[in-house]
Amino acid sequence: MGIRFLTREEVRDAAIGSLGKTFRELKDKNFNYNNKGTLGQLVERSVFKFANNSRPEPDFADAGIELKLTPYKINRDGTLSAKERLVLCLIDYMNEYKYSFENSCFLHKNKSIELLWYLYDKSKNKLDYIITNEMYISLDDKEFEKDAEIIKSDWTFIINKIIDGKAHELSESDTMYLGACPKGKNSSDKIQQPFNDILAMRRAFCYKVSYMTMLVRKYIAGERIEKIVKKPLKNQTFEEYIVKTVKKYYGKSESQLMKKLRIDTNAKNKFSIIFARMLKIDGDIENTEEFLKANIKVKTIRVENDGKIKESMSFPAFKFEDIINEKWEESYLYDTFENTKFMFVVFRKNDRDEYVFDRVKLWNMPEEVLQGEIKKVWLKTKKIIKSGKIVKSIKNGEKETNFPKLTENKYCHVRPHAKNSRDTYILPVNDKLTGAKEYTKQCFWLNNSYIKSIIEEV
DNA sequence: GCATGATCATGC
DNA sequence: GCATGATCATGC
Repeated sequence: MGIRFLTREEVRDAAIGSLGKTFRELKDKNFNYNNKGTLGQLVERSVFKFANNSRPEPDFADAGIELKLTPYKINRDGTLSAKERLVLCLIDYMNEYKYSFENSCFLHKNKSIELLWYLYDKSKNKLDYIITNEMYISLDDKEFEKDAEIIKSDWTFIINKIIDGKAHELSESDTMYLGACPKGKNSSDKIQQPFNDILAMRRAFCYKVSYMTMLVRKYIAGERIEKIVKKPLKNQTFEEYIVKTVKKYYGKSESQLMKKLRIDTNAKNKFSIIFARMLKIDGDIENTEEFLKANIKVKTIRVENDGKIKESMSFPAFKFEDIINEKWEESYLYDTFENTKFMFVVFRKNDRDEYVFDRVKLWNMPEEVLQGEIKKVWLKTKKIIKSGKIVKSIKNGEKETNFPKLTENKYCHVRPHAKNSRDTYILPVNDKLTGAKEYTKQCFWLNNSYIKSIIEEV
């Protein structure tokens, strides 16, 4: 125990005093930092003179302020991103549901956060990282009023899942800004939940990495970014707000919409432009504040006369080497579905062969699908690459592979995704049948039939 | 008509 | 030149 700062001003003065300094410069001589402790502990001890704690009280109990330290990085293209999600506090499945949001443990500890940002740099010793920015995030402040509404609805969503006995089905992508992130040693580190005997993965409340990245871009890089929601949401969710706003365009054909919204383009992404314009956004819809903070990707889906969807949905091609070197929880595929929401913008073909705006739907992959069937497909793919048994047979010069096929799995499959068949990635193990050292780029695809079932859900 | 392999189009 | 989102082509 040391000095306890009493006021917001004193906390801020100490925080500002640390700006521009490295952790090495800040380190208290008497603090034995053995490189194992966290940088957060170093700052608590050396800048704020108190021992770290994991009590339910905020760090500065008198001022009601929680102290956090978090990294950001400079990307190859010069833009900035948060490096990590901000972990706030463990979710106490057995108790948190007993409270209202206003009285929740989450809010009690995290209503006001004094946030220190340091610049991460892979090439440096971590003691040489520099604290560059200070930020005060208070959900009571006008500045964070709209975020606070969304955070409240996120918290409510998580709590309702616990009350429904579905804590084991929580996923970080369930929510917009406030996530329930994995917080155990691994996915088998599980604990009790109140309304179901199935054990659930340990999870913590966090601000998602997309939310943190948006804070970096807005407050550190000073970017100007369009906002969709201009007035308080009141008791609507973000999705309800979107649906309410675009609903008046349901049933309109592509040409009607383009005329009404004064769009004149033949670009392939015209459906995406149409959707943005419905929400009164001029630029790229994925570059709006809300879509960035919640990491929402727009996918336009075209439904045929007979209700079927012609095409499955592709994702970036994977490197064969990456797959065999990654663990499931570290894989690109897991990360994509655990952390991305999708805004499906559905167009349906009518009798006159025109695509008519049908509906929008916000979706994220259910945790049990991700940890079940999707993981299976990924593991099978990994096994095939590792054993070099990629090509199954060659007929008329066309190769058939052993990769998981559309018909094999209800949710996803593996197929080529390349410029042409000569567009390849290196194989870590040569192909047994052909001796090939490289193979046509492939990716994971979501089955068209699965997409169909998603957009048919009410 | 569908599954699977193959490829196109756009933007950076 | 390549990554990414999207779509085509062929054989069963």
